[in-house]
Amino acid sequence: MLDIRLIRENPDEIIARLAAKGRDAKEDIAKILELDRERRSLIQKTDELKARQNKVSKEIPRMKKAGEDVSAIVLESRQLSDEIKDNDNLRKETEEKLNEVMAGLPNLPDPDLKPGGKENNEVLRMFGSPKQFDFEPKNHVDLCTDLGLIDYPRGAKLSGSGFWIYRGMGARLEWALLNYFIETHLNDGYELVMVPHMLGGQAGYVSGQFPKFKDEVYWLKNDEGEREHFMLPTAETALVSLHMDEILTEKELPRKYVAYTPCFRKEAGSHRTDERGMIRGHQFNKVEMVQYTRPEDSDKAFEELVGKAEALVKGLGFHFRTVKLAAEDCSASMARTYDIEIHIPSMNGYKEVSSVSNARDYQARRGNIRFRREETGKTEFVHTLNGSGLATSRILPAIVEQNQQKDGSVLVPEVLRKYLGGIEVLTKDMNHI
RNA sequence: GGAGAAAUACCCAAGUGGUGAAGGGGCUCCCCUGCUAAGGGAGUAGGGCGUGAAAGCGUCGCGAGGGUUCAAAUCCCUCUUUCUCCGCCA
Repeated sequence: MLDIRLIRENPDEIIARLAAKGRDAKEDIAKILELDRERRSLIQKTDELKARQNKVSKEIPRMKKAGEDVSAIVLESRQLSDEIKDNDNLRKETEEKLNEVMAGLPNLPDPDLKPGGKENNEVLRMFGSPKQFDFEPKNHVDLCTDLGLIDYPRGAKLSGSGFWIYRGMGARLEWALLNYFIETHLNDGYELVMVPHMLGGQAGYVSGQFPKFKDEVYWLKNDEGEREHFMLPTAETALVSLHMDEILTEKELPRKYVAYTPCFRKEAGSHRTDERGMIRGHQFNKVEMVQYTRPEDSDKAFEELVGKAEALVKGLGFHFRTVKLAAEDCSASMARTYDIEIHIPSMNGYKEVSSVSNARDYQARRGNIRFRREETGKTEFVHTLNGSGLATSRILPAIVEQNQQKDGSVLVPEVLRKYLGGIEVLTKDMNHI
C-alpha cells in the first residue's frame, strides 16, 4: 500500500515511478484522487452532523429532568440519526472503492533500479567459476535417482506430478542443509520461529500476495462459514504478518526472524522442460529470513541479508552470482530485490536459490505494523525485508551436480559433514529404493 | 465436537440506557526527608480520521462487525479469542 498523501501531493511522480515497473497507473491515480476527495468531503459533512447530534443528545436528559417538552428535539435527533446513517454508508462505500484501487497498486521501485524487465537485470558479483569436468557429467535427476536420494515415481504416486520424496541419505542431506542454514542464522542473532503452514486470508494480503496472486496458492476447502485457509507459499507470508496491527517499541527494532517451512505453490502453467526434477515443484523446502527495521535502517539490513545469503552459498563452496533485478522483475510488493543464482551444470545456466527484498513500508501499511519513535513519541510504519536463506530444494541439485565424481558418487560439502555423522561421500550402496 | 463463563488503559478492576468511562497498582513530575524506605501532591485512555501553518477544534473509540433506540460499555444478533468442565487425541 502506498501513502495516500504521497499520491495526493505528487501524482505525476508516482505515475512516473510506477511506469518503471511497467505499470501504467494514470487511470488508477486519477480514480484515487477523485475517491479521496469524495471521501474527505463526506467525512467533513458527517462529522458536522455527528457533532450536532452529540449536542442534541446531551440536551434531552437535561430537559427531561427540568420537565420540559422534548418531542421537538427528539424529532430533530431522529432526523439527524437517519442522515448520519446514510452518509456513513456512502463513506464506507467510497472507502472500499478507494482501498481496492490502492491495494492494487504495486510498490514504488527504488530510483536507482533500471526500468524494464529481466533483460535489464544486472549481475553485481560473481563468485568462482563454472565447474569443469573431465568426464561426461550427469544431471541431478539421474544422480539423485541413481544414488537413491530422491524417489520421483513414488512421489508422483502419492501426490501427482510436481512432488517427490527425499529418501535415506537424500532426506539426511536435505535435513543437513536446513541445519546448516538455521545454525548459521542463530549464530547471527536471528530468532527461530515455527509458524503454521495453513494461513488465514489476511496474511496473504499483508505480504502483498493478495488480491493479485490468489490463484497461485492452494486453498483448503472448508465448510460454509468457516475461516478460509491457504497453504503458505513462503514463510515470508507468515513472518511479515506476525506483527500485524501492532505498535512495536523503537528499542526492539530491528527484529530478526528466521523460519523453516515447506512452501506450497501451484506453479500453474510455469512448467518448462528444462526444469525437471526438483527445480520447480508444488512443495519445496526453504528457510526464510525476515527483518522489521526503522526506515533509516532498512538499507543496511538489506545488505546484511544479501551478505548472509551469499555467505551460505559460499560456505557450501559453490559458484554463484548476485543479480540486481530491474524494476519490472521485482515483485509487486518490493522496492528492490537481489537474487542469488547458483550454477546448475546440466541446465547450463543459473537458478535462483535466494531472493532478498526490501518492501520498505509497503507491507507495513497493508498490515498496519508500526513502531513508536522515542524522540517524537509518534508512531511510524516499520520497514519489512525478507530473503531466502536458502531454498534447500534448489541447493540439493546443485550439490549433486557440482560435486559429482567420475564414478557417480557425490562429495558432501565440508560444512554439512558434521550433520551427516561425518560422511564425506555419497555412494550408490548407501541407499536402495 | 458439546456445555458454560469472560473480553474495559501498561496491569488489576468498577460500571445494567442519559452531560466528561470510577478506583487501585504501576509509571512520570513535584514536595518532604542526611541517604534509603515510608509519606504528601499533581499527571497519566490509546490509536485513527477530518480540518488547520500550528496550537487547537471536530469525530470515532469499552474484543470485531451488525441491529434496536432520540441516545448503547450497558439491550439483541453474528463472529473472534481466552478460561472452566465434558468428549476425543499426538
